[in-house]
Amino acid sequence: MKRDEAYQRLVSRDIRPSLQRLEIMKFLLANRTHPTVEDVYKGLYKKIPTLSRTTVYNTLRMFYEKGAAQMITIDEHRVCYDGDLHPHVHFFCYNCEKVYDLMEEKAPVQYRGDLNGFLVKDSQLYYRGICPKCRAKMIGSGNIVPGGKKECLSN
Amino acid sequence: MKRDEAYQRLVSRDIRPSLQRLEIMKFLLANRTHPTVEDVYKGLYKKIPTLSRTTVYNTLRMFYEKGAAQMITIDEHRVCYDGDLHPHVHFFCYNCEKVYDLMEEKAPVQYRGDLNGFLVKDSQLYYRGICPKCRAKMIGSGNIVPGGKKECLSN
DNA sequence: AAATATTTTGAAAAAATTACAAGAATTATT
DNA sequence: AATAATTCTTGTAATTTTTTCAAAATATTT
Repeated sequence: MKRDEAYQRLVSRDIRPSLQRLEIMKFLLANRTHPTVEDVYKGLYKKIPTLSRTTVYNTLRMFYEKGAAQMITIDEHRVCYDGDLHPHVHFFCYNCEKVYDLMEEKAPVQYRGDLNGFLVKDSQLYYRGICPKCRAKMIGSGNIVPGGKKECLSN
Repeated sequence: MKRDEAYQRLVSRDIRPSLQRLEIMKFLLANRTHPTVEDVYKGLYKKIPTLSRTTVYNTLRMFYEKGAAQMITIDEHRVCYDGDLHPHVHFFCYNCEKVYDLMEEKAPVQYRGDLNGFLVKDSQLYYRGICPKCRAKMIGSGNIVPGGKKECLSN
């Protein structure tokens, strides 16, 4: 059953499966949209009204530290997380500020271990630009440029 | 001569070479240590006492947008910039929070252009972990873990 | 030199993240 | 089962980074 996937993900990494941690992991596994702390918080506080933002911060970061989630720093404004542990390329759209998976692209093998004295814990390959949806909406509107928050079109 | 490198970098990208922009670019070319906005500001305001932090923010971002610098979002706390335009791998040390170049590693070709409908403007490959210096200092101290700000050893 | 456009500045605000101490829950010990 | 010890969660306050914005300064064009 589905709940066990989250449970397994936690206990296999020596993370005690508290209610909050389980729900946060379940959210991560159910929402493959690279949610931010805020996304997770908003998505969960109807179900767990006592949930604290601090818990979400601490828990997501801890998931990353224990290898239970990927941490994505492609967006200069906020960190987001990914429950998908397979190495894959991420794409950040300047316009809608969403993070996409580029599954077709081959990610470099997730490197781990010693590399010329550097102890590598994880790796990430990022592409940045404009996503197909925004490109379509943008035709003729000019300004295809990073950081164009002002001209940001709704998705 | 040296000053012309900065000048050329700007004008070749249609960036008007104002005093501030030239100095910021010169700083970037002289300091290959992936400086943050704060680093650039502190490094320059002795020389240009009227310099504003806002100018540094705007200018560095604009350098990136115009392709005159690389923007590095490997550190979840702050953006840093790189005057080196050649594709290369960056390494972030959790402990000293410095960004290193891994020149030995082959970076994926800096992808640009259309990719399945995604318009790619730039790409970055990041490794995260513990740098050689910190590893050496850390022997026996345990806790080799991301985000360990508290145990951060000086470099 | 006057008019126009572009840059820079600085103060204030916004947004994301962290620190921390107290309370709640869980686990271990007696 | 009761108590003690540990771990986890919460919420407020503080910190840090980044952005906004309008005025002042500088440069460019007429």
